[in-house]
Order: sequence, then structure tokens, then C-alpha cells
Amino acid sequence: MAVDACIKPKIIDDDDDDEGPAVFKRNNTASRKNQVNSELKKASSQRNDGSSGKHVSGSLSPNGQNSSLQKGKAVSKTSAGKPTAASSNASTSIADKSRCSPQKNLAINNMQKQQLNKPCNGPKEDPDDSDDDKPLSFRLATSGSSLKIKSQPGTKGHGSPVPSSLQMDKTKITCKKSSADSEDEIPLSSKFQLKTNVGSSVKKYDSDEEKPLIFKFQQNGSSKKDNELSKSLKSLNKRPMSDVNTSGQSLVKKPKLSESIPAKVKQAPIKSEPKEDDEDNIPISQRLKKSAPSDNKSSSTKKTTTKVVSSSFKKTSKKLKKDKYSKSTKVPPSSGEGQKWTTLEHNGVIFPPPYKPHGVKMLYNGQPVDLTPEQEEVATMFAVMKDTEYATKQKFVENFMNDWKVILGKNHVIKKFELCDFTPIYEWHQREKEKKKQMSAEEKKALKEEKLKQEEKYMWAIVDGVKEKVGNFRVEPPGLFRGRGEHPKMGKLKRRIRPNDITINIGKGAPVPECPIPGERWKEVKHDNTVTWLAFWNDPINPKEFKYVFLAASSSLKGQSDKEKYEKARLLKDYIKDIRANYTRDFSSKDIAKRQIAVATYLIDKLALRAGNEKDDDEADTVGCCTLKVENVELIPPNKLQFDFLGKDSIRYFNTVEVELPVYKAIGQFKEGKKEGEDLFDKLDTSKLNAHLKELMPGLTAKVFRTYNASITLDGMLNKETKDGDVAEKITVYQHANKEVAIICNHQRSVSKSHSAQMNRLDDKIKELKELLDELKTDLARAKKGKPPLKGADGKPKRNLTPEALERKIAQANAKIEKMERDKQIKEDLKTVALGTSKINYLDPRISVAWCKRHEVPIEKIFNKSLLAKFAWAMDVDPSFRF
DNA sequence: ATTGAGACTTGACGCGAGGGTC
DNA sequence: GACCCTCGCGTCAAGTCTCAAT
Repeated sequence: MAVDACIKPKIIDDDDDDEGPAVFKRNNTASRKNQVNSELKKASSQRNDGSSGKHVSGSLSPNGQNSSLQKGKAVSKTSAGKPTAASSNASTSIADKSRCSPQKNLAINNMQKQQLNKPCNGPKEDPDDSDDDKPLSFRLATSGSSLKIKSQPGTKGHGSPVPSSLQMDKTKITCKKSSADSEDEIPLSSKFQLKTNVGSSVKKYDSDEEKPLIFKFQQNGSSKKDNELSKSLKSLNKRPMSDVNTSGQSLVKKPKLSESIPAKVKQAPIKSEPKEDDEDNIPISQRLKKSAPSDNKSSSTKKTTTKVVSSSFKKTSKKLKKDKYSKSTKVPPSSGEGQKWTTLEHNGVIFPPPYKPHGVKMLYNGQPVDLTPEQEEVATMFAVMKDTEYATKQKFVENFMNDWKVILGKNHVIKKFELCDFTPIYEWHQREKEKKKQMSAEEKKALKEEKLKQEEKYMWAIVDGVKEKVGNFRVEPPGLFRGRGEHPKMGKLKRRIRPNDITINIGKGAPVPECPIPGERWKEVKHDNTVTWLAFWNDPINPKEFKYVFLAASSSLKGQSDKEKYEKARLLKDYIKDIRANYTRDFSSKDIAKRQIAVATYLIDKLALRAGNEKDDDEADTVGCCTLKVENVELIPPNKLQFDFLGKDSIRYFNTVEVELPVYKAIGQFKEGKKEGEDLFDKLDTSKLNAHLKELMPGLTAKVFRTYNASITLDGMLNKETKDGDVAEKITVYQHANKEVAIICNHQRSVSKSHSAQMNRLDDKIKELKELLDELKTDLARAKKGKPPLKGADGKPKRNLTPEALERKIAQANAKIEKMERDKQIKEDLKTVALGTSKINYLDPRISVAWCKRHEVPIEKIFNKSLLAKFAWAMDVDPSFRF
């Protein structure tokens, strides 16, 4: 369980490694480690726990380590004292003069670039996908899976053995056929048709493959709504207020520029120019040279991914093809500036039923207590959580009691939590649950139908004439706040939301939804077509924040932005080499701010770290790249870094990686003279980082790297590892790739409660089979000598079998054992790895769809019904699509 | 330049349905 | 038919990022 043992950097020796950043990633062992290490961490963190006074039980929280991991940070984030003055300096100087930042260089760079770049009209993707433009993760994965141990100059001698986890998992596939019934009356196929904008753009994509990026831009730009183009522009240029035209929405507070590109802005030069195929068509070795440090010069001059977007960004009103999508009646949402829709109808939201008092009395100091329905409701909220880990957390109890006492009133007999006994209510609740469980199938069905009937009208919205599913039309019921990790507000009462908390957004001429609670009314009704939400209310726990009701993931609006996200990530592919050369050069910059940006970008690129926004004190103390504290990164000579921090959702990120020496040194410098709790990147925050990234590529932000790395890893692995074989084998390849991505993204899940029992069961079965095997072998030996088999374990005589029959049986048993051991291994491997999140959020569905088409794998084996709906826009991608 | 509001995406988890296994 | 397990799906918390106000 030694730390290092679990963290094996995968080292890859890509051709460009000598100039590129170190290649590493966490292997799944490392990721799995989380749970295991939680104990370790717990121990080490306990010293800080005093302040929180937790009495966490030894058991792991649903999040495993989380609860106990959250160490009481010794120093508050504010104490880190982010310098502010320095940063301005930093941000202006970040970009090397010779390269990217100053606008004035753009033209030159552009020209240089154009000269350097070959024109490319051919397919953009390099069929062989040289690794240069691939994320490390991909390179790792590929090398890992091929079980080659590669090393790079900087890492020689430190190469770790390839973890077994890299071996192909023969994951058992149990995908069900997606049921044919679509969620609405509209068949899937026609749904696609309905989603014009999305669909049409899909079409475009297919053809994009053959086009140079610049054309893609044009296309995108021309596509009604969207595009990263506009988004990029948005990020670079603020939209003049005058451009905001939301059909006279005076209510619109902050119309988002998003899709709209003011004409002026559109023509403004943008920094980088997508570098088409220049390198895709060049052998890796040459590319390396080109971009090598030696080439720093050239890279620094030309690299500056500059671009004149103006022309390419102009909406060229590219024709939609006469395909099925053109049939759609849908009006392109982007017809107006920042406009998301033209007409919007919906029925508002549905509220949870009012509280029904049960009358079960809890005990206080051993005596039953009378509670009003309001008081009982809150008591019940706690009672039903009695056997969760929350109920054992001091903060949770404290917050709960504080809020409950307000409802109990000053003079209530209940004062101390210790004297409260919620058991009667808890048991009542258990009985209710049991009753529900015991209902007959018919009763359950009837109940379900009844619910559906009530909800049906809220489930749909009509957006620009198209019926679309609404995502979360149910208002959140009251309850106790279940913050993750050591959230300071956990246990607080999340009060009931009423109509007058809710703001409705609806089309101007559309009928305002009737308030479902008689005698009450909506807080406000807006007609803001620059946003996509249908309703919102203020979060009762944090009134500064909002809870929105949006359309479902399967809607055109969501599909469209999904597609834009992946297009942006694909665009990064064309810039990545320059970006890497850029930050590699800045590792040793004299300007500390520049160095910090370089190192942070490196970490985000290589480790898929999140950006790491600042957080308030009333949130769980988690970090991302920009908010890493000095204690989150340990230097392990000669050039390893050990990361250990709680990231989003208080999920532990624990990883030891080999890095380039300059990075190692830089981190050491950043830590110098700082105390625990201080920011590692004190000259940096996410806005500076993203501002810098935007200088390198239009619209580039930190999170794009995650999408890029995930998708390109999948694409690379699928294409490298898929062999001829049956569908099951191909799916195994897919799952293997999916797993690698999940590991890169640190997508974890808590170990299921029954995991160890399941493993034991498998062990038992394997043991049984092995015993059987031994028996069979003995019988075989005897049979060969003409002797009858020995009696069975039960003492009964066995059938006399021929040696051939016994040999067959032995082979069968061996196969069974093998399969079970494989299953066991997979189960263990995926114990803490969640595959779903990456599939839903990071993997460009077109990669999967195209791969399925190429390899004749039914798409239903990869995407379930909801993913099929969500990714409707990707379904008609050309089989040759590569990310 | 900083801050905070606002909008939207990403994320883990829990529950229930349904299929497989004993 | 009981039990177990997986998977789909909904929930809602927690991120990212932009923009306007200060």
C-alpha cells in the first residue's frame, strides 16, 4: 500500500517527447487508490480535525474517503492573500512578445503561419493520427494498452511497469437493447428531423471532415445559432449593449452574448488561426523537429496561433443541405443576437405535495413529544436520515438543530439534540417503505400512471414550434441540505419552495402557466429569449444562487451547445502543439506569473485538472488547479510530483506523476517560502488563466482541455485497439477506452456496499471450480488407467466417463475459471471508476457513432435510450469521422 | 482589476425496474 | 419465487465561465 506503488505514471515515449511535456497519467490503480488511501489520509488529516469536532465513524461515507478526508485546512483561503497588483503585470506579460499576446503580432504571425501551413483541403485528420496532436492521455493509453513501456529522456530509469490494469478488460457487456418506444410519441427518427438546427449542423459536420478548419469556421459561423466562433468571439469581445436585442426585453438583466456576434466584432481580427493540417500531414519526426525547443524560435514566432477570423467568421449562410433536416419547421434559434428561441410555451413547474403529518411521536428525554405538522416535518427529515453518515456528522446535526429550533420556537421542550430520539419516526418511515415495496405490480403500475398523468403537462415545452422535453420540471422538495464533503451548511433546512419564489420565463405571446397552488402566484414572469431556462428560484440554502428549470438533454438547444462544446475541443487539436510548445517554453520564464500560467496550463493539459475557481468560506474546501495549496503538491525527487487534494464534490485526487524537470523546479519555486494553506499559484486565478488561453485559441478555456483529452483518448484508443472480432470483443475495447478516460478525468464512484460480498462470492465459486477441476484431473488419470472415478465429495459414486469426456469437462471448467477471474478483475478494476460521467459529458458522441458504424456495432450497445436521445445530433455522422 | 450575479455544465449518488441465478 | 445485481434515470450539489457593475 505504499503510495508509490499505487501511482504508476504511465510513461510514454512519444516522438515528440523530447520536446514535449512529460507524458503521464494516473492509472486506474491510482484512481482506485482513493478509497484505500482515504484511511491513510484520514489519519493524517485528523490532526486538523479538531476544529470541526467531527466524530465521524470509521466507516467510509458514500463518497468513501470524503467525509473524513476533508481536512481542516489550517489556513483559510483568504489568508493566502492572492496578490492582486502583480497579476495585472502578469496577465499582460504572459504571452511572449514574440508570440501570442500582442495583437500587433497577429498579422505577422498570421502571415508566417499561412506560409508555413500547407493549404489543406484534404481530410483534416491524419489517418494515422500521429501522436503529436494527441493528448498525453491518449498517448499514454495507447502505449499502455499495447503494453509497451516507453520512456522519455527525462524519465529514463523511472519508467514504471505498465500496470496490469492496462491490459484489456474483457468486460462483460450486458447492454440491453434500447427499447423502441421513444419517450414521446415521436419516433426517434422523426425527432431527429425535428431538431433542425442540430440536425442540420450535423450534416455540415460530416462534410467538414474534408474541409480545412477555416471553412469549418465559416460553416459554423453560418450556422444559425451558435458556434464556438461566436463564443470565442464573445470571449474576446464584449458585446456592445446596443447589440442586445431581445425583442425588447426590458426585463432581461444580462442578456448573454453567447450566440450572437455583433457584426463589428465579427470582423475584428482574432488572434489565432487554426492551423489546418500543417502538421497532420507531416511525419511525427519532422513535426517534432519543427516544434521542438530548438524550434522554440519558430514556434514562438509562428506559434502564436494567430488568426484573422474576420472573414472566416462571417456568416456565410452556408446552405443547408437538402437533407431530411431541412424539412424541419424549426426556426433557427440564432436568428437574433444572443437569442435562444423565438417562441416558448410551457406549463411551468410542478410542486411537491404538501406535507402529510403522520402523527408518530418522537421521544425527548424518553418521553413522547407533541409536534406541530411543521415541526414534525423537519423532525421527519432528520429521522429518515438517521442511518446515513450525515446523521453522525457534528456539523450536520448542529445546522439541523439550529434551523429546527427556529421552527420549534424558544419555549419548546426540545433543546438538546442528545436527548432526542427519532427512532419512532424512523421506524414508521421504514414501515412505509416496506409497505410500498410490498405493493402488487398492479398497484405500483397504477400509482405510476397516476403520477404520470399529473406530470404529463409539465414534461413538455414547445420551443419554436417543436415539442421538447423539459428536464427538471419538479420543484425540489424541502429537506435537509446534503452538501458533499465537509460542507459547512450541511444539515440546514432547505425550506419548501412556493410559487412566489419562482420566476417563470416564457414566450411573449404564450399563455402564462397557471399557478398550480390555488391562491398563490408566481414571483415574476419574464420573456427573456436570450436564456434557455424556463423557470428559476433562489436556492434556499444559498440565496445568492439559483435553481433553474431547463430543457432536457435531448432538446435541440442542449444538443446544439453540446455540439459546440465538442467542436471547440476539436479545434484545440489544431492548436495544441503550439500551446504545448508555448507553455514548455515558459516553464523557465523569468516572469513568475508567466511561469505559473505555463505550469498551470501544463497540469490542466496533462492531468485534466479542473480550473479551480475561488470558493467562498461557506462552501466545502475543495480545490482545482488555480487554487491548489502548497500542501497539495509534494515534490518527490528527482522529478515527481505527488498531488493530493479534494476536488469537485470532495472527491480525492491522489496521483504521483513524473514531470519535466523545469516543471518540477518551478513547483518547488512556487512553494518556496509559503506556509500550508497558501496558494501554490499565487499569481494566478481562473480568469487570468482563461484570458491567457483565449490568446492562444479563440474561446479556449481550461475545461476544454478535459473534453479534448477525453475525446481524443477515446478516438485514439478505439482506432488503435479495435480488431476484427465479434461485437462483444469490440465492446470490450470500447469499455476499456471509456475506462481510461474515466481515469484521466478522475471520475470515481464509491465502492458498492456489497462489493466485498460479491468478490467473496466470486472467490468461493472459483474455489469450487478449482476443486472440481482437481477432481476431474484425478478422475482422468484413473480413467486412463482404466480405473473408475473416486467417490464424490458427497460420498456418492460418480458416473464413469471416458478420458475424452473428462478432458472436455476439464476444458470447460478451465474456461469457466478463466472467465470468472476476468470478471473478478474487471469488477475490482471498476470498483471505484465511474464510466458514465465521461460518456455523458466528455466523449464526443460522433466518435462512438462513427466507430459503431465502421465496426458494425449496434449503437444501442454503447448508448442507452437517454444517451441516444441526447446525442441525436450526432447520429448521422460519417463513418470516417475522427475527432 | 475585482466582484458578484447569472447561466449553464458537470458530477456523484440513490432508487427502482428488470433480468439473471439459485 | 426470492434474492442479487446491473442499469437507467432522476436528483440536486458543485463546478466553470461570462458579463456587468463597481
